[in-house]
Amino acid sequence: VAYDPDRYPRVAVTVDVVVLTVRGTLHALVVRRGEEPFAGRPALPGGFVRPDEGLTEAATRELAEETGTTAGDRLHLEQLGSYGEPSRDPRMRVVSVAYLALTADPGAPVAGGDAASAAFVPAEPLLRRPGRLAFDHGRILTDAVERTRAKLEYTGLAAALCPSEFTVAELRRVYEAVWGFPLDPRNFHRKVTGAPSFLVATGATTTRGGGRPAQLYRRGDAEYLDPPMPRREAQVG
Amino acid sequence: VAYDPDRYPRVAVTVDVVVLTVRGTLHALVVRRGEEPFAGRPALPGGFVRPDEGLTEAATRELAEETGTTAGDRLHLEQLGSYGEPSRDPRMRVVSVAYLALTADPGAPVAGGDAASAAFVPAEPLLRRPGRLAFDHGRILTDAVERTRAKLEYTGLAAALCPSEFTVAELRRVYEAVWGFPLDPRNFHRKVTGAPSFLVATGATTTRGGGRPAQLYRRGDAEYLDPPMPRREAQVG
DNA sequence: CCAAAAGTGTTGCAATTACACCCATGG
DNA sequence: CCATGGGTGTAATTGCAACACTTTTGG
Repeated sequence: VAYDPDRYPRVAVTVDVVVLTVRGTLHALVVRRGEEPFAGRPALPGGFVRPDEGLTEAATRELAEETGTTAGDRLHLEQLGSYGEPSRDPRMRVVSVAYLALTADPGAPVAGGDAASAAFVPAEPLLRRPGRLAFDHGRILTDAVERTRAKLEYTGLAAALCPSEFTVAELRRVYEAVWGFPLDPRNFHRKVTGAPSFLVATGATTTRGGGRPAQLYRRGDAEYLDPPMPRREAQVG
Repeated sequence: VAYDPDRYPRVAVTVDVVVLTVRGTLHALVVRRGEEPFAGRPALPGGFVRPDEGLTEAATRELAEETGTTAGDRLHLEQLGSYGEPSRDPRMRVVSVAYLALTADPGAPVAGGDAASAAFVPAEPLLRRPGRLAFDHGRILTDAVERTRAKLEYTGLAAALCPSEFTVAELRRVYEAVWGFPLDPRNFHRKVTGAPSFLVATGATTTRGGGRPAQLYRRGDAEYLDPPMPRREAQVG
């Protein structure tokens, strides 16, 4: 197997990033494409990998360039998978390495860079009609959401979708938004506060949200939630 | 973002395949490299993605070419992830899409193609010293084994490491080999036979292995094992 | 005081562990 | 008839769903 670069086909390698956040419901970041193919259609932010940067590095850069999201503040970034059907881009052979990013709701509209019109839009309609997104981005989004749903079960990832300090109820609303059904607040509370090093109390309390003041927590050291959060619709009582 | 192919760096895209099987203990398929860099060192089978084939297609082809493993017969193949550090291949920029393949022990030594010396070797020593493998293949192998260990918990994947008909004890030995500790045969039996559509009895029995004849099973339709197999060392009684 | 949200106690059900025990074969 | 492995029964335990109940605020 020779490595002479001229003997092998040029393949463009890109990264595409699925950025998810919770804004009442699950939202995904999309940009509007300016050029053909798929001009005017929503797409995932992404771009070419540069010669001297790693894949994760490229994803981080694209995120900053196109959306202003800075990697530092409570952003979770992981590789999702690669998509390389020969026909996925009509112009040339492109293999895309997809990343999944989870972040707390930035509140303000995204301060963009390259793509003027980056915005968080509700994920649900896009999941129903994956064909609305350019290329195979609908499938990538579907895979990203499924990965997120699965990982909430057994990891502390939900905290990445919350501000740095949060209440148990806020954390629960993240689970409810991602999974799409309500959880029992009392059992949820017992579960997450009972798991060792899963949450650490800051000592402070807050009454944002009304009612009795709630303890504020930060994410703990525990990488996994054991036993996992059961992903099952509760009875309505 | 322009797509002019000449404006973007050539990146070679390869697939590398981690083929795992159980031969008493967990074994991985390695080939011996014929040329620099890493000449003479063990490596994962793999090669370039061709212009008109998809990634999974390329993995299937490499598997057949280099190892004679034909995709048809009870082979599980899934994408593992992509590895693209700029320095991972000293000659040029190579992004590798890694695949995980699980197969029943073929028994006979691998009837190879390109790589003369493809062989299953025990995985344990390679996991202890990942640096023995060429490039970053040690890390890829580590990731593949971790993925396999995790997936046995909640899927029917273990059956891919068994012949098409197998006994409950044979299935258990797969779990024990992959996880590296013994399971209680009685509770294991109840669990896998109790899960609906996880296994289907063929009606036939076998006495290979001695003792009372054991029922033969085929893998059922159920994709997931629910509740999962607990991955915890049992008490020794 | 009342509504709303946080948080605790308790009970019954379901799954699991650990092990005693029985079954069917080959030598 | 005994060693070997296959397979079933069962009691103590654990974990959880469901929900009653108490606490603490704002209006």
